[in-house]
This record gives sequence, C-alpha cells and structure tokens, in this order.
Amino acid sequence: MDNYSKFKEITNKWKLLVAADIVAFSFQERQLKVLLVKRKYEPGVGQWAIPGGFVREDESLEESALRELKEETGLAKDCYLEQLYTFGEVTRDPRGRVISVAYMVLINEPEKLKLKASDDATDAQWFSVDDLPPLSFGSAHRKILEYARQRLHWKLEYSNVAFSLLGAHFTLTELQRLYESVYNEKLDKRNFRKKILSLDLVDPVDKVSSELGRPAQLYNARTKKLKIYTRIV
Amino acid sequence: MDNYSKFKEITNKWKLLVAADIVAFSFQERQLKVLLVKRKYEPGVGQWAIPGGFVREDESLEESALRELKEETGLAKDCYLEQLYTFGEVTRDPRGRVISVAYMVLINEPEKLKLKASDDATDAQWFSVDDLPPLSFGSAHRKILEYARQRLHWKLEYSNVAFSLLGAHFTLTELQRLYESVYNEKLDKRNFRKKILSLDLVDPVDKVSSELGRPAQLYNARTKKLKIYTRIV
DNA sequence: CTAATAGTGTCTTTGAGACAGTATACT
DNA sequence: AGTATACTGTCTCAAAGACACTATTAG
Repeated sequence: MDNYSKFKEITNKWKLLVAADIVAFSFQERQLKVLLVKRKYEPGVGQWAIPGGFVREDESLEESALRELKEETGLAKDCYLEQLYTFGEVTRDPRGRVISVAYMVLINEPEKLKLKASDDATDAQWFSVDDLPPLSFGSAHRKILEYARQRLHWKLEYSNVAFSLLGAHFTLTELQRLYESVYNEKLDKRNFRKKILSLDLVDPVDKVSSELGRPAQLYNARTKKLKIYTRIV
Repeated sequence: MDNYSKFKEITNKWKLLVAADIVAFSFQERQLKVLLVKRKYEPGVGQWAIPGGFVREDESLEESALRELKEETGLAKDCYLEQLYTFGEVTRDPRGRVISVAYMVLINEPEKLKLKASDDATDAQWFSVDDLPPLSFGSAHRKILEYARQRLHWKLEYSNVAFSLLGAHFTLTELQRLYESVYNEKLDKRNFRKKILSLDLVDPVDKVSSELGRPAQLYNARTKKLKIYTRIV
C-alpha cells in the first residue's frame, strides 16, 4: 500500500459531517425577521429550525450556505453573506457528530422572494426575532440565533451593512427604525440623522415616499460594499 | 435497512476532514511572536507551518486545538483561546478537501514552555511576526496568520485581552510596548497611561521592576476575564 | 383644523490627541 | 556628571448626547 492510500485509510475514520447553517435576516413591518424552515425529516420532524444542510465534497462553505438558502427561498441574489462561527461540541446533533458552520445572510427585498418547501423542509417562513416558535435542536439553534443577533448589532454600529437589509430607496426614518429594532432601543431622530448624513453614507434621490403624513425624502446607499467605521450609531 | 442506517449510508459519503489550526501568539523581546512547527510528514516535509491537526470524533474543536498545542509546547494552561474563522475552499489542501477551523491562542509566559518535537513535527519555534520563514501550505497559512493578526489588533483596541500576553506583573511601559508592536506604531506615553489607568484595568502591586534606569512600578491585571470596551487605545 | 409624519439647530459634556519637562536609579 | 528609563498635566478640538419646535401632506 503506498503512502497516499495509507493516509487515506487513516484519515477516513476521522472524517466528520460538516453542516452549513444559515441565519437569514430581513427587515419587514418595522421588525427584524429571521427565516425558519419546518423540518421534513428526523430529527425534529415538523419543528421549526434554522435552514442548513451538509457541505458536499465539491463545494465551498459559502457555496453550500447559498445553495441551502436558494433551495428554501428561490433565490437570494447579491445578498450579504458573512460567516459567524463554527460550532463543534461533540453532542450537538442527535444524529451524531456534526460540525456546524453558521452563516448570516441579509436579505434586502424579502417581499420578492417566494418562500417554498424544499428537499429538506415542508415550509419556510419569516419570524419576528422577538417572537420565535419552539426550535428543533433546541438550545443549539437558539444559541446560533443569539450569536447572529449580537453580530448584526455590532455590525450595524460599525459598518454600513444596514443597507443590505433595505431596498434601493429608503427614508431616513426607515433606516432609523431598522437600527432601533436591532438595538432594541429608541434613538434620537436629530442625532441619528446628523450622524448618518455626516458620514456621507447616503445620497438623496429625486423622489419622496408616499405614506401617511408629510412625504419623506428618499435616499439610496452610496455603496453597499462593506465599509467599517469607528462608530456609526 | 432501517432509516437510521440509510441516513448513515447517505451521509457517510459527505463526511469531510476537519482540521483545527492554531495561531499561538506570545510577546517576547519586545516583539509579537508566533509559534510555527517544522512538518514531519507530507505535504511540505521540513517546511514551517502553523500547528494543527485533524479533529477527532470524540473531541470538541477547542479540545482538539488545545491538544495539538499541548503536543507542540508541552502545555498551555489557562491561556486565552478564541476561534478565528473557518476556511473551507475546495482546493485548500493538496491532500484533498479539508475544512480548517482556525484558532488564536495567547501565551502569557512563553519562557516557561518547553517547545518540543511531536508526532507531527520535528521542531517548534517562536518567530517574530514581521520575520516569518517560508510557509508550507503557502498562501493558506499566510492568510490565517494575517487574519489572526488583524483580530488581535482589533481585540487589543476593544478589550483587556492584552493581559493574556503578559505575566502576572508588568510595567505600563511593557504594556505599551505590546500595544505598539501589535499596532505597529508608536503611542504617546502620557495618553496611553492616562487611558489605561482611567479604565481601572490594572492595580499597582508592591514591587518595582529592576531594569536599567529608574525602577518602574509593577502592575497586575485587575482581571484576565475578557471584557469588551468601546475603545481602549 | 386635526392627525400623522418629516425635518431642523444649539448647548453641554466628554474624550482623543498633541505636546515637554522633571524624577529616580545606576555607573 | 552622564545615561537610561519612569513619571506627570494642560490645552484644544471633535464628537456624543440631551433637548423642542416648525413644516408638509391628507382627510
């Protein structure tokens, strides 16, 4: 037996299942929402869970995450994708040892997506982060969600990533509501606008919104490319 | 065949090799150092590389990282351990598909460690981060090191983690040198001390250092437990 | 004119950063 | 005396945060 075959023989028994799990956030009805799917198979049939699946030999972790997401949502084109953390406790998954690489995805126009059943799920739905159903894989998935929320909070403070949760045009009030729902606290309108405008994050567009009350100036993001600042809001 | 066996059969072919790679930092001779090992086996025999190894079925990722480190350094008791990132491009490792979970470890009293050969390495040595030898796994390991340095930089700015790189007692000048070597820039002595002291990060101890020149007050960290601040230095 | 939302400016306080001279120990 | 290092305080400027009224639209 040559060295390589020997190596393979030895290492084969060390191979582990690797899953990519996705926390997909969106901002709808003034609330931060997260995408959950209803599991089709054991363990936890019929329960809600974070979408995810096993990473295949011929795809990268990112490709795997996006593939899973696509299966659930039809598509998520040019959405923001960020690796969160890799969970690898020995007893996480009742099926055996699974390494779970968690990703966060920000969806900017969730209304346009057609949520649908997939190979692994009978249903997919947006839930308000403050009103989640019981989760399959109980504490493990809850931990991932908690971690994702923290990361999102931090990222809003220090980067322009908020725009990845908004459509092409938005009002400053909408932007503020997004911050408020992620921070879970009220912000001062004048200070908020002062800060956003002073950072040159947005440009006014030649349109106004058509809601109740006085129409609001619409803006677009100067860039959706991620930029890190020392502090935003 | 029952469902579970079927599941196993299906998922077995999806199993992947998972490695834990460790970037171990220390602060010696006024410089930030990183631990590298000389590889005993292919690929890259005789070249320097980041220590690491495959994660086994019955150990968590952290346990695996610490085990590898222990094999190289004899021991690393109560050192700071933080997961950095998981690298999973398809073509990373010449041996085939490997998922690499990178960890950062901070060693506080490196002089006390006895570096030694291990099962996987013929040698282990500290290198100044600004003067690294050619690395096995070339760009992949260099990328991990770069990432680790950035993370360490960020962490020094926003937390008290610096103390995990220092011994029980240290002078403020030593602490400043540590910051300077990680930031790669000179800091103002008065502003630095003002900031550190105002944050109540350290307590003076009843000793002075015995170097050349005027003896310096020694301090110890009020706590080594990680605390995140809005900004340190 | 009422309800609903958009938009705007000032003051205070805090912290960052620039900056240079004195003190202590050893030889 | 000379050298090497420790230690200390003030001023300026920018940004954070507290705070309340006017403007525009639809009904």
